[in-house]
Amino acid sequence: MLTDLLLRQRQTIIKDRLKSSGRVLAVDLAKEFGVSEDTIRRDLRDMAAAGLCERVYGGALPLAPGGTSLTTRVSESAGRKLTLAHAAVSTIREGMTVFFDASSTNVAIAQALPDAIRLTAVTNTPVIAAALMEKTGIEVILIGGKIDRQVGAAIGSAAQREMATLRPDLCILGACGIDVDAGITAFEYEDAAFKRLAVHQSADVLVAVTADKIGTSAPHAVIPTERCTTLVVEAGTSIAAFKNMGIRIIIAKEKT
Amino acid sequence: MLTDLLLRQRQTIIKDRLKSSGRVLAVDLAKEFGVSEDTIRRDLRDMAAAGLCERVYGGALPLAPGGTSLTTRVSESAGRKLTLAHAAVSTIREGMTVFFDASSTNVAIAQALPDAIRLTAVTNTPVIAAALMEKTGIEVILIGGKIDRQVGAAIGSAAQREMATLRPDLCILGACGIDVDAGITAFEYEDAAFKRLAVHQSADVLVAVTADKIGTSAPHAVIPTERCTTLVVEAGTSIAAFKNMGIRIIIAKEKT
DNA sequence: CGCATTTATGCCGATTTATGCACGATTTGG
DNA sequence: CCAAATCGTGCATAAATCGGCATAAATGCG
Repeated sequence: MLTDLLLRQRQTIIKDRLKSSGRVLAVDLAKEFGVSEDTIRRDLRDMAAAGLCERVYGGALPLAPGGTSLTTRVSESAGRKLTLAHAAVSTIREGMTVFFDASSTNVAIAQALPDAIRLTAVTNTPVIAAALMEKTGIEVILIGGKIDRQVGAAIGSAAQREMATLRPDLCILGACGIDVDAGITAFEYEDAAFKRLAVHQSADVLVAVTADKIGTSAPHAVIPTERCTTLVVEAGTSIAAFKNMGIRIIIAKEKT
Repeated sequence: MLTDLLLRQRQTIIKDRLKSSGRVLAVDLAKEFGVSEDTIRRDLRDMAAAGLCERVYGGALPLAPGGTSLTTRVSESAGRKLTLAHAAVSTIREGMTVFFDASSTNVAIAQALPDAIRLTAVTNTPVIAAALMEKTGIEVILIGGKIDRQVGAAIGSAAQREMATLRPDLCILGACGIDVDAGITAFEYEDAAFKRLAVHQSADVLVAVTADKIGTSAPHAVIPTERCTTLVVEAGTSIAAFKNMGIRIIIAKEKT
């Protein structure tokens, strides 16, 4: 497909403008290029879809370089993650050993655990460890190593060495994307490698994802979807593609 | 009507303001951004719902991540710890490898580090690791192991094995008590053992304590006071007893 | 070349969003 | 216990967004 020259020029200039000014307004851009605001909005929509900027009311903002940090992601769509978290928690039984992978949804799950539940929790993510320490009945095992700032967890060789000595009953896996064909995917190579190991060591695998992850895929494959034991999704999500795969699917319903 | 600041930018600025000032007032923000107080209140309400701050009458306060027993201690006499923290930070130079021991004062020190400082940080404390991850220039090494809920950090044999492989330039040690005779002491046996190892591995040792710790002692000895390289205390503390021991003493003065 | 198809764009109407204002309820400080 | 400050809610408005449709130019193909 050939892209129109003017369009490409516009988007390139918008990209520069975003970097230098830190923000762009649809009105200004429309005036500057002599096109309608609708056109600009379409540009911004495309660029946002391509991961080049973040749309906001009135214009767009540059995307935090290299994706957003874990603590930032935690606060995004917190309500929906809480819904998922409660559903996921209901599948956890006393006495289990559970591995918590690095993921903003998993932070919510850790926080949503009942205070007195007795279990052994393993994690490579400081933020999750801090949340788990709150609960009086949980024995927390921390996996150390060099921390990857993107992922927000220890995922290098040292961490893998420690992970290899553990055999959790359940791996609560974070996913950057989940797709019938591509399976579960991650943004970073090393992260994918660690996740693969965590899954390999665990008896069961649970994945909880918000609707926007479904049907998308990130660059690095983790595991095929069938390897999941349980899939937790929001109510109203189209999950027809995942039926009849032998996966237990839990639909989390928002509660008032 | 002229589209002024975009909502998102406002909230981002408010977030920064919360981190640096420790609190924000709705009236001030309204004036500063040129919007009504209602709008600010709505912003704060959203941010509180997203877990980014805690609403209080007249404005909002920053929310400590989690709220563990350790973070509870963090919020106690937060102002004085911040004073100590700034003084302690001034002794840290670029390129160093620094170990952060488990301690509420050390959480404050980690948070007070300049955003772009380039150094390698080692810690066995998830809460501190989470704080360090926010700083762009820091390489964070996490020490894993079974977490002691009292202490809020990994201090067992596995953690000690990892600690033994590191040789930090500086150990920022937390103290439950400091006394001329008893030296530095801790409440827990295992904690004292780990602290001893951390000190042994490090070239220099820095201790920052609030006034209430001085002259008191806890059950388990860590190190004699002379082993400290630097001691950071609040202004107005009686530190006569520690003079002439060859220790560098820094008196932290409150700043406006 | 002629014609179907795609693509970029503009325009219109319906909907959503951000914001301000008014009013009654609630909290705070003395 | 009162006055002042602050809060929450409902309503109004203007701006921004989205989706569909039309147009015109560019493109592809026989």
